[in-house]
Amino acid sequence: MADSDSLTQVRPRRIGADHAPLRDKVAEEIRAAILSGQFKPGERLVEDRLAEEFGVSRNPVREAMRTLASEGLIEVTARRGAVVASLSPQEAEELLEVRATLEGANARLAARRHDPEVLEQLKSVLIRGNAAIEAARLAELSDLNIAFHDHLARAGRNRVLVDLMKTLRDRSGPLFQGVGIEFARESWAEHASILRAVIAGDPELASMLAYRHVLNAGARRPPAAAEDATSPQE
Amino acid sequence: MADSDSLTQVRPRRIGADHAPLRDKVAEEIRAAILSGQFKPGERLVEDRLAEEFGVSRNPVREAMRTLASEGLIEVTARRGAVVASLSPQEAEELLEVRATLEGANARLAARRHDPEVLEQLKSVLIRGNAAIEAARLAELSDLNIAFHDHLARAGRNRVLVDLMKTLRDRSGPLFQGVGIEFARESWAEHASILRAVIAGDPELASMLAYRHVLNAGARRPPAAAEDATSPQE
DNA sequence: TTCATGGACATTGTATACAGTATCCGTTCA
DNA sequence: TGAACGGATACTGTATACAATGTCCATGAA
Repeated sequence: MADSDSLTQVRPRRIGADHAPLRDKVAEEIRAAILSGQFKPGERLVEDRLAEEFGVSRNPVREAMRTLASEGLIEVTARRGAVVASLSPQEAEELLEVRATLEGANARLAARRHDPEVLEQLKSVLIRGNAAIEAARLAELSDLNIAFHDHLARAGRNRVLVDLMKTLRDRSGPLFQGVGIEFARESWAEHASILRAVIAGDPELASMLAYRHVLNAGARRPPAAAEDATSPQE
Repeated sequence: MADSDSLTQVRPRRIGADHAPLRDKVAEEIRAAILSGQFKPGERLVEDRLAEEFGVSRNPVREAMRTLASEGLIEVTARRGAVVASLSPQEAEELLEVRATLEGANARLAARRHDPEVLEQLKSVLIRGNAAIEAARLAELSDLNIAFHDHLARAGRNRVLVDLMKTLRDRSGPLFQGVGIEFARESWAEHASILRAVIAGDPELASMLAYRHVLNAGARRPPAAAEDATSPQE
């Protein structure tokens, strides 16, 4: 594919460097499809179909699946293929506990490091979030929520922690989905508290607040509805 | 390979089911080789060579590498291949912090759950460990150390946490390598304290002790010696 | 009717082949 | 001497082919 005009367009043969291997793009696409809910929990992931859909051979697809399996986004059974992982209530609770712990640890670190620049950015995000709530712009708030957590993660300056939190967040499923404005308000207020504790340089308080923030957010969501899609999907 | 007597030995064609896919065996072997130090940090992992060594084609090897990359045991650069991951001092410290946090969280859970059966097992391991120390049987103590952490992990009853701790422990490199008896004694004494706190049902104390136990163990080791094997290996 | 049998079909597992890109090294020219 | 060029070589990326296994359904006997 994409060799349509390889004769007319000469172009100095731009040496590789920029195109990522197909396996990575494929992994990215499948991941996005799972996170967006386009691929539903329990749904089978058939290599041939995915390969055709993405216009590649099965090899990059298979490699992408190993990555996704390690991330916990899909479940692979030998010789029987892969399905989109579905969270049991048990596992959802376990995940939440771990995520809360890690977010807490990160907030603790952030409070200790106390990087003024990052704190300014966090303040800015917080203010914009307040405005978004007043105007009931929930979509924007969702972006700002991600921004807040990203900045806070950076403030902790622990890359291992950041990567782990990201993976676990993905596994936890869609974060903000049809939650009401009152939820958004509460959740955002918690952000403010966390930031205050970080700015005040109180690691234990910041940690505790971040921990509870995650648990609260989890509790406010419907109980994950571990709806196995054992019945046909299309 | 292994087709030596495929004509004499008839055998009812034992239906698959028991042999795991080659990719999994290969992943296991490479992982073991890395953890045992047989493959050293910075060493290149060439697909062809590994394939030949294991007597398989490159495909299973490549898939195994995706898994190992997700686990952080190898580092893959597009179009330039994979090398055994080498910990920078920075990353080693980050890992230690996260591991300590998770072990702490697990100890907290264990103290809350308070499962008498598991606690009995832990006590038993502890006692055997004491005996091993008295007799200066360090090899046995190493096994007992693993057993202690495994039982404790089980006591927390959080599978997500357990898996994560295992992965991070692997990434941290060889645990007990040429540490002296005095280290073993200190470390084992810390186990006793942790277990006491768990049995006493004191989650916060147990958490704190487990957290410090990991940091201490890390501090007592040589600073990870991030020796890149940029020079030829064989 | 119900359960076992068997074979067609769908899908995963593995090997092989080839294409594309990096790397190394000798050559040439300034 | 040293730096640019160019080609051989080693390796990764991707596609295709085939083997092995699981799944499903039709068939037939109890």
